[in-house]
Amino acid sequence: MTDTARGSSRRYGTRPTMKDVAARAGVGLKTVSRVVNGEPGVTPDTERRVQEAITALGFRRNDSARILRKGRTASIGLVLEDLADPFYGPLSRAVEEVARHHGALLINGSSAEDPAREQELVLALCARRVDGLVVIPAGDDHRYLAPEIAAGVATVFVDRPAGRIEADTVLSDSFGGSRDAVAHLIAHGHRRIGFIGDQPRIHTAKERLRGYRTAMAAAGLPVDDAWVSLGTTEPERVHTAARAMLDAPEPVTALFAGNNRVTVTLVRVLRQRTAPVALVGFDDFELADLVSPAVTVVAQDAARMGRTAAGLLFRRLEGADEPPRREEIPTRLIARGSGEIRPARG
Amino acid sequence: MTDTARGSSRRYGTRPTMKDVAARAGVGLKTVSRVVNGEPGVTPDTERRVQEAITALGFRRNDSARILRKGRTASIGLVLEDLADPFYGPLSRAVEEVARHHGALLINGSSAEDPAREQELVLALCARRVDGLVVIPAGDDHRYLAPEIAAGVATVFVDRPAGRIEADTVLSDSFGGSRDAVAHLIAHGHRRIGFIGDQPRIHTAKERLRGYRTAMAAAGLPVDDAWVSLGTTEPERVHTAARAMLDAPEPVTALFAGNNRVTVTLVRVLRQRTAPVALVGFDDFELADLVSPAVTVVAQDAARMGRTAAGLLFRRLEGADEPPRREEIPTRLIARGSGEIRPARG
DNA sequence: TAGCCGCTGGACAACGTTGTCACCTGGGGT
DNA sequence: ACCCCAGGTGACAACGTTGTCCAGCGGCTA
Repeated sequence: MTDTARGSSRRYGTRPTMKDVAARAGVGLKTVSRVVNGEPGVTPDTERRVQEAITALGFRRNDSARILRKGRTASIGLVLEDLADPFYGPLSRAVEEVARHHGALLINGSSAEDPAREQELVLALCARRVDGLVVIPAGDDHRYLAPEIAAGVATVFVDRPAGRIEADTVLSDSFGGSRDAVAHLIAHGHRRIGFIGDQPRIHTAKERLRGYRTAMAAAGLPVDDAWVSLGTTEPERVHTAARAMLDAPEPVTALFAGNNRVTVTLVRVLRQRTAPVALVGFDDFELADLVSPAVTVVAQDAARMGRTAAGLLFRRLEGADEPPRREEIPTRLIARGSGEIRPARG
Repeated sequence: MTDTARGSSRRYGTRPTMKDVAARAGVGLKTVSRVVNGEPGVTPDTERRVQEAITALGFRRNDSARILRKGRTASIGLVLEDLADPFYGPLSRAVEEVARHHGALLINGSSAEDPAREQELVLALCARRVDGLVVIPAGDDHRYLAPEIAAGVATVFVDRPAGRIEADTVLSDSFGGSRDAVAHLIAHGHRRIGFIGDQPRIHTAKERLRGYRTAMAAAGLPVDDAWVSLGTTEPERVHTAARAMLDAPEPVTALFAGNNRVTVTLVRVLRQRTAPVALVGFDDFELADLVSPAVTVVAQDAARMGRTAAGLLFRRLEGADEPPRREEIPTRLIARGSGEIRPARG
């Protein structure tokens, strides 16, 4: 009798199942299931025998089979733009933490700001039958998600609203934050203020631009077209845009950066110039207080956004049957100095 | 006849299966499977009928069932310390990118530097039957993983070695990097150099201390016990440790920081002091070049570590049957200025 | 002593998919 | 006219688990 022919031994790469455990413990299959799940109705003696068999065989319940049988996967998906971006680390971590409290695992993926990839990822997660999804949208049409949501996949959008679909959403107050930021610059005497932001198809970019325009209008200031530049956040582009504004015949005396990547690039640009230029950035970043001058920012609370989103998600999973909610997380202006620089001339 | 009684309609929360698609298209179950998987042997006409049924019902293959049947999950697990830490973002992203190229999803979790939580997470991932694991260990005993590895779960440890178990490992050259960093300080005239590092149970902390001691010894310099402080990376503790070294009768004239959180805290401490103190940090961080003086660091390539680890993992999954490998990723000293500060006196 | 109850344990089906195998149909060769 | 072959198609079992339901057994009461 060969080794592989014996019932109790397993080939390399195969794992013991409840059946094996049952055979070894000399009990029925269902009894093993009861022990594994801590269900009542098993004598202490039987339980001990089963436990021994489990340990001896190195049995571990196959969750795939369990999931198939039970219908719930106890996992949620998170689709964001880029895990390497410092804004998403804390957000992701916060979502994970809430998931952990609900006994769920987190599967995540980066869309790299590509709508096709976002959809591919989301659908792959749905095929895995995640119980819910937290999505930071890259695209602006999420109708492809409708059948999934109808089928019961709880879905929450974060940072940007869903496109052409109704769903729970958690945003930060891009408009208000931007308006405050620009008002701050105006209060310090600036009249010509530039705005360098993300691509206009991104919702937050549009909102921040709207905040900028609103603040300018409220102060009765005109906005020159040359003071607004939207596009990718690549340093190259930001650099070029900034130079155009700063080297114009009537240069801007202050800059408002639409997100933290832009802000950082602008810090690098400005430190190479002699004339002091004021700067306020949207979104805080780790060492904003250590560069000089320390950078004034509109801080978003990424962790809170993640927590809120995950909270909404699990409320849905627990059966909450309310219309889609939209939560807005307030921003906070942190004045550190770079926004207080006064314009060179009046 | 009620709506729910009709075969083709589904209750809210249930999803159509291949059986439903087959019934609607008037074909057999297996034919649907063939279409879904792009297997050959289906007439164009049949395929079209099936595709229509799929679209009409909003069918999406249930990967849980597929996984159960096929044995492979096309997902890998990543257990790290804290996703919110800037060191792990790029690492995680790199792992994800490689996984994506192999058609696998990434499930990840944070251990919060707690060995029990690490184990819990790893075993949960094994229960999900991930094909492989990338682990940044928090604990120092991984024998609990032996049955899993024997069962075929490819496992790679990153940043720190596995405890009491043989496995593929990707480390960065903590020892060499630290030795070079301290040599750099010595070359700039420092004789009393402090080292503030992470908790001594963490492998990299020990290695970096060893590098420090080796460099000091190589230069024939004594090391005072008061110049070495290992512990948590909380700002409080680092602050206290730094003050003790800087306010001693014979103060250190330079500091070597054991990781990026320590470095950042030390930058904050040092800028409050008048006497210039040299600083070199282990691990680069985003704005190291923007603070003044710009911070000299030993840079680790987190993305490369992630790529290497994932590469090893998938090589194993493709059947490579070699003894465990240990890859060491070199570090790079980036001199930016803070290491070139000369000691106040001789 | 018969009948009943409560408790433990097991047989069996089902979850949705894929692999195996056999069936059917039509066409071409003898 | 017969047979064979190939390609298209479907029936069925299996993956490992959990839910349902029933059987056996011991102790209790009438």
